[in-house]
Amino acid sequence: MTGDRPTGDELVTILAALANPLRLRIVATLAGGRDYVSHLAREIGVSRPLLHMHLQRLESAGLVAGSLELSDDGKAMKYYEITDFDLHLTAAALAEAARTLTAPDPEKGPAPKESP
Amino acid sequence: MTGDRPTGDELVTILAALANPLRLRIVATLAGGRDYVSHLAREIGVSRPLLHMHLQRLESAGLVAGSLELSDDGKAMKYYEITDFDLHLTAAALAEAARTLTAPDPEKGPAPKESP
DNA sequence: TTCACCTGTCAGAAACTTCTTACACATGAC
DNA sequence: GTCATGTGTAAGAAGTTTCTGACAGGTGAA
Repeated sequence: MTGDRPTGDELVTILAALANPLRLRIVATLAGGRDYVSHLAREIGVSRPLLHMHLQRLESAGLVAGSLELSDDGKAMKYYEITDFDLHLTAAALAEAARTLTAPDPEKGPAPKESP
Repeated sequence: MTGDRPTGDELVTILAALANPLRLRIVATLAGGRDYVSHLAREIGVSRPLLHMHLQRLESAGLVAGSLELSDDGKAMKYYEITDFDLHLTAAALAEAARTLTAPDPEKGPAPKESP
């Protein structure tokens, strides 16, 4: 996990997921231990639907993982915890990742130069 | 540069700057050597005003640096190059950065401001 | 039943990002 | 002068992100 690099597209998704103050705080809070949605929402001071949205974004980037569990008194609780990611960002690493980007232009390939 | 960590707010700016396929390609291209705006625009296949906007975003995040120079034939050329950044993203590092986020909530929390 | 918890989703407003097109200016060469 | 090169900026459309408020369901306990 710690060693394999994401593709360019995955990297963009990951960086976009982290590029938000609230999501950074969610990650920071979960770094202190797993928690369930409603409690986490109170902890951070955010509405539950909003937190739900942000957790989805973090989860689809692979930065947190959720699991639905039953508490002792029978309630369904969705616990989230961080996955142990480890990204190293340097110009060289980004250049490497950029080579696997899909979506530069409609048509990519062997440099179609201008032909008027 | 390589050793000092950005504040939470700076980190968000940096991550947001990198969380875009086109900007990732700009960084990747500049990693191969410095270049001036018009040439870089042709290289990547993007309009110059668009590239200008993205370069501003990268520059204000501190990821690239631009300098206006005079070419041999007297034209003003704006050259951009990569600053050698080195970011290490782990849950612990993000938690650390999140402590210096300004803008936790509208109501609570002292928002330390920068000097004007 | 009613209450206090938990889960999820949807619609719409507001704000931001991205991109194009058009304009402004400069220089040197023809 | 005109042309080709370079610079920068501004207006507006189109799309995405962020957030609130309201809705749906579930459980166990009083």
